Amino acid sequence: MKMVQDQQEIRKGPWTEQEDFQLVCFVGLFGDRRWDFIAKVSGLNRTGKSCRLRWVNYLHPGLKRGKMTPQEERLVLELHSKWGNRWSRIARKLPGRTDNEIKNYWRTHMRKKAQEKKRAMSPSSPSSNCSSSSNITTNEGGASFYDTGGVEIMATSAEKKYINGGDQAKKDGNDTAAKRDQKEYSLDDIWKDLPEVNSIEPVYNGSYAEEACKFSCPLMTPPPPPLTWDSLFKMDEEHESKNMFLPTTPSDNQFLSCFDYGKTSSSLTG
DNA sequence: AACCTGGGCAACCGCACTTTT
DNA sequence: AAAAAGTGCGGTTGCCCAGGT
Repeated sequence: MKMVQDQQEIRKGPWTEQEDFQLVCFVGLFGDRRWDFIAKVSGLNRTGKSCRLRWVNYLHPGLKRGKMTPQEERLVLELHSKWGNRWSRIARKLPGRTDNEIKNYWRTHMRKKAQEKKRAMSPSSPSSNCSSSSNITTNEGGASFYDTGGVEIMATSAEKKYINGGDQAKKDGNDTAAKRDQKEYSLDDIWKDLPEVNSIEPVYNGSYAEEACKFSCPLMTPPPPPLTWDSLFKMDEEHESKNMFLPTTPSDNQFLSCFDYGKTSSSLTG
């Protein structure tokens, strides 16, 4: 019975402004570790995985938006040549970029390169095949189409690209993101619209519970009936006592950095 | 003006790994 | 030590939009 109910309630697909808002609220309260918990208590009918993904790829403060800079492009190429498709690892070296973003970038651009290359050697020039790449990528045998270009080839073409001023950027994600923001809502708006959030205390080390009780998310839909705030915080205390997730210093506190995001993001994106 | 095509991106899926019980 | 739950990662898919025909 319960399972059927749960199945019915799980939402998929694009996130709405309200869902984003709720998620931001609850990540602020509970940290960005316990996704299953957040998914349950937030009233979002999403899976923990979905919440995490949304947070990591879109809502996380400090995320850069817009096109990759030439430096970033070069770094991606270099790191990919070292590590192959270890996107999360590569992403760690590019502050503000997500693994998903880099993965998408690589896929898009490498596909383009592959097409260009195909065209260039269309008659039949086996001498210039991409055998040089076989010792570089990590996933031999399972390479997908965008891994087949060969890193050295990639590097040179990429460098050309930089020299040419980044032709790929003509209608890049910056525009798209900006348009989307206009069309739907701006992430900045979310952060700006969180006065309650901005005013509450950091959630670290046990002081959050009381404050959190005062906090109400304006757009928040009520949590599912069985979960009262009391029970919620009881549940949370259990975890808290084990130091499972809460940041221990203000600098670690995502929520504070979230607060900063509204200010910084505009400078990041221009 | 309508349709087609490709690019870009967000989100989902399945598997692997880690942590907790 | 083993099972269960939670989390992270890489691959893939589907949607939207812009540009071309």
